[in-house]
Amino acid sequence: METASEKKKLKRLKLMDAGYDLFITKGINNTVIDDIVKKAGVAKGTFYLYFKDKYDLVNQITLHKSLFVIREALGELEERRKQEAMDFEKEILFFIDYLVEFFQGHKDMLKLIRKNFSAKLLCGDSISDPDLQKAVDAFTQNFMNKGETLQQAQQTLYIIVAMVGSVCCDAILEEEPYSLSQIKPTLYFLIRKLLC
Amino acid sequence: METASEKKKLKRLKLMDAGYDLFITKGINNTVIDDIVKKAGVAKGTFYLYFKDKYDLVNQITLHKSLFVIREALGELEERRKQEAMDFEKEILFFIDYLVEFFQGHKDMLKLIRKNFSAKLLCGDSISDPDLQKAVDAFTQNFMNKGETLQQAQQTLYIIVAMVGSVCCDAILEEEPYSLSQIKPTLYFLIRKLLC
Amino acid sequence: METASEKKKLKRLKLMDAGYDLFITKGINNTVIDDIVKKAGVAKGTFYLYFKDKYDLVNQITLHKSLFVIREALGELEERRKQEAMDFEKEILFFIDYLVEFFQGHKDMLKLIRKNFSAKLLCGDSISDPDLQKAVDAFTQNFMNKGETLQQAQQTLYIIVAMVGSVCCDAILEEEPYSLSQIKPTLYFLIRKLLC
Amino acid sequence: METASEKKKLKRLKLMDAGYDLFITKGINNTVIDDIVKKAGVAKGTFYLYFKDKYDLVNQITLHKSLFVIREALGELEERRKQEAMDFEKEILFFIDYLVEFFQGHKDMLKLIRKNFSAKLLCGDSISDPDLQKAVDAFTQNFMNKGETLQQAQQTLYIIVAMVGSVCCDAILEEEPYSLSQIKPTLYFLIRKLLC
DNA sequence: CATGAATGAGACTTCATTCAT
DNA sequence: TATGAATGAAGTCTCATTCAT
Repeated sequence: METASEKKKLKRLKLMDAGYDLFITKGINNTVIDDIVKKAGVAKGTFYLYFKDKYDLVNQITLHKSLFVIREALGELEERRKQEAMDFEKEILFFIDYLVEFFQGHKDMLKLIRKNFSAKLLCGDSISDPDLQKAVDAFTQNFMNKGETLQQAQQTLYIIVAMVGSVCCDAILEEEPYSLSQIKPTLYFLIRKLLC
Repeated sequence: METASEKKKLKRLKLMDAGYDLFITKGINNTVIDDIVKKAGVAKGTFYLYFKDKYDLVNQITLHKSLFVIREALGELEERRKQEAMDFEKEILFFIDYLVEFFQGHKDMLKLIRKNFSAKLLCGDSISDPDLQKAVDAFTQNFMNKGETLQQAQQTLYIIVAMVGSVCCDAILEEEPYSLSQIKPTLYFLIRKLLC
Repeated sequence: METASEKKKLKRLKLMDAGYDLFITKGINNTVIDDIVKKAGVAKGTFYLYFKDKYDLVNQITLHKSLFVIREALGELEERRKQEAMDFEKEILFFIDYLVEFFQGHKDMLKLIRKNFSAKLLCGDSISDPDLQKAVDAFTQNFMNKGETLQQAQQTLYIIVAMVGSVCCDAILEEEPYSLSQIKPTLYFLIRKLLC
Repeated sequence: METASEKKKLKRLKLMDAGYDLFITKGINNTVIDDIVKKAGVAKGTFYLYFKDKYDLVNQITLHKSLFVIREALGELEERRKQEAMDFEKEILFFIDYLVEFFQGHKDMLKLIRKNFSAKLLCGDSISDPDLQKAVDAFTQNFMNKGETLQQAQQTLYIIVAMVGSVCCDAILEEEPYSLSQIKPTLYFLIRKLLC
């Protein structure tokens, strides 16, 4: 029957939602399984039917939320493209800036997923989401048009994303050594240099 | 004969050494205070005479080891300079490469200090070590010679270090998405671009 | 078969019994949670399922035992009333004497509950036990028959009980400044004075 | 030499003062030896040169403060006697009321010494202070004038003090079951009854 | 007498995980 | 599948007391 399967999915989601709320509110280490099942309204044992342990839940939440944000950014980029012609540099910077600004407004979320939101999401041939894959391919193609090999192109994209991620986590979460507004001009200037 | 003050310092060091060994062997979370004091050969209460808690010890170890490594790299650079003339680009790449190769050979140490070995160690005006400060000033001066302001120069240095740190942690600790040998050429190529 | 709810109550009681035995044998401060759970035959965590901490257990035991003793005294009074006619003074003194003699024979118990077995158990309008309430009301009524207001009557009863409690704790537990047999005549003489 | 002996007494006093302040501020259980020696400005080991342990200190402080308060009350009584003729009942009630009001204004002190400020201070033949002994003798004599034996007189005094102590500790420290102002009239009324 | 670093037993509590129902 | 009572190992930290200096 369909209902049973749907109920299961619902419980899974309730646990993920409860976990997400608690993790960003109290931190991962300060959240215990009891908190999660209480908030989700299920019994303690039920948790272990759906997740191996707390860190399994963390990983699944992280993956879920990361994909959500990236898809949002790509969606916005698509919208913008319809309104004005954008060259490659403009597109990359728009995409990056969208992510950066998003996390600036969602620090709690950034704190949670930073450990797992690695640039790897955008790399390799193992990207799970087709839309995402298409977007990455488009970016990569642009690098290749400049004479890079496929691998060089992929690596360049990865390095840029890693750089932005590292610098912006510092800036947003700790405002050290520079706040986001302080570092942005130099950061974007350097990205442009890399895109030449 | 040892003075009382020397004995105290010795105990401190013994605890830090014991902690370091255990942290890199078993991981921070799997190391308990009992392990540390047993290995250091002191009583449990003694630990709390010197450190607030386990994480205080972690932080002090991290700082200690980070400074040690950076000082090593600077020392090697100094040696090299005596042997051959080096321009700015060469010096920066030598310094970076020394750190990268060092951590490649000391993965456990990298795992431990990565969280705290931030690029910040090299930034700002609050650098604690005079030798380190001098070296950073020299690097910064080179960027300023290219027409950047002091702040731009400092930020550029910070961003490069952050980029290298992020990429190399992935490469060394997880070999994902690229191993160190795979990513190095592209990484160094991009650094050179940024130094132009 | 036992129901789950009955099993829970049983565990609670086992913990209270174990705690009571240990507290009167070794004292509260010298009894540790480990002792209690070991004696009760449950796991340590189980203790915290039923009680907030050691002092929560102490309080619950105290209340439980106090009510038990008072109910005993009232029961005996009831029995006695059937055998002979008793005026108010006689009843009060019988009730008091029962408690005093009981505790003389149960010094350990007195030591445990003295801190919490306050005269308050017999006062105010918040008495939890209906039988107890009825008995108190009867006593109070007698004072009111002598022309006191309700509050005066309640306060007089409270003061007598407080006086007896204080003097007898000294006498029974420390035999200082007077032993129970030494002080009793004067104490009861003074009570009679107060009842006039 | 005199100085050495005086220095010792000074240290003793500093420790007692520090202990008293901390005990009434933080409570006995929450005060550790470290707090005391730090506040007194001596080394930890020194504490054990003067006191067996924390509870030894508590007892000595309690005795010291109790005597101080009682002497104050007797002094005030003496003053009052000079101004107006007082009969026995008036004197007893004045003395009691002075103590009660004093503790009402020094709840912290009451909390500390209640456990040890027993009526015993005023009883027996072991009173250490000569002034106190004289005053107690005078009170006792009055009871004997009414036909009581020496022991009855002493016991009556003891019982009254115990009663007042018990009731007023409840009233002042917990305001339960009655506040001081609520219970005072009935309490003093009953004392007068006992003095008849 | 005075010091204070060192001791280490032991206290309390937490919480991931299991398993009988 | 779902439950939640029970588990008990593991963990951190405290603090009275000692003793070499």
